[in-house]
Amino acid sequence: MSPLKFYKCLADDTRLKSLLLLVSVREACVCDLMAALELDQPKISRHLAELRKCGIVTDERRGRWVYYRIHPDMPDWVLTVLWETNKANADYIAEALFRINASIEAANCC
Amino acid sequence: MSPLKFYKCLADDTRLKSLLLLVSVREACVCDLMAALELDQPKISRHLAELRKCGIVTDERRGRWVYYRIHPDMPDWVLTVLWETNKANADYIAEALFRINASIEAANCC
DNA sequence: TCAATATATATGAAAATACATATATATGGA
DNA sequence: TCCATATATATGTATTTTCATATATATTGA
Repeated sequence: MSPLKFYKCLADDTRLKSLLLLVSVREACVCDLMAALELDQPKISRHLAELRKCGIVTDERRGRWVYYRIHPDMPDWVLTVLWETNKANADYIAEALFRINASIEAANCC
Repeated sequence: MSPLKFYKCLADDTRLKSLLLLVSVREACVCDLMAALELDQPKISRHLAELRKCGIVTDERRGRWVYYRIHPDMPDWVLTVLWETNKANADYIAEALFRINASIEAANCC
């Protein structure tokens, strides 16, 4: 994972929040992220596709839902960066985290 | 320092390398960075100006040279991110680091 | 079982927006 | 004045967004 490629992935609000949410909740489907970030479906899907292409996340289809999580073999420095960012900027994803937990618990969609 | 703003600063080759070099060598003037990255002066200057506007670096004029360094009151998470990135990706700035050390030692310009 | 339909996600293409570069010019200090 | 650095403008290039549509799975009812 080249550092430049990695940071380009983080340099967008939707992608950064999605990644930090995945760090927090382990896995989420597209509809959870839509609910959390209050964005339309193609936008979420596009940004996740980019993260997938870069290898930062993996996807797994289960029925009609596709679940995303941080790719299991990211190097340590990447995990450290994500974790430190999350820890020090809890407010940045606070509301989104609240909403994604609601969405996951509700299990309306997934 | 908002995480999004920070990562937008890192999402460019010139800026990322400049920051990692500053982490490594403590301070450098524009001409050192020009030598290290083999780029023209306005390009270096413009990217440093952006980093300065974001608050990640400070500049200090000494005579006709302007020296840049990581801003002394960056929060810990920012320093950790830069440091971890540097540690894990030494190859990314290896040649540039070699050249900047030569430039600093030579003190041709500064 | 087999359409018909609904739901979740992905993608193509066009338009909008943001970013980076190049060149020229300006500034500030020795 | 010269040198190191900064900035303005124009232009090119990437990236993001939007809308429409495609695909894959699920469900319902004949």
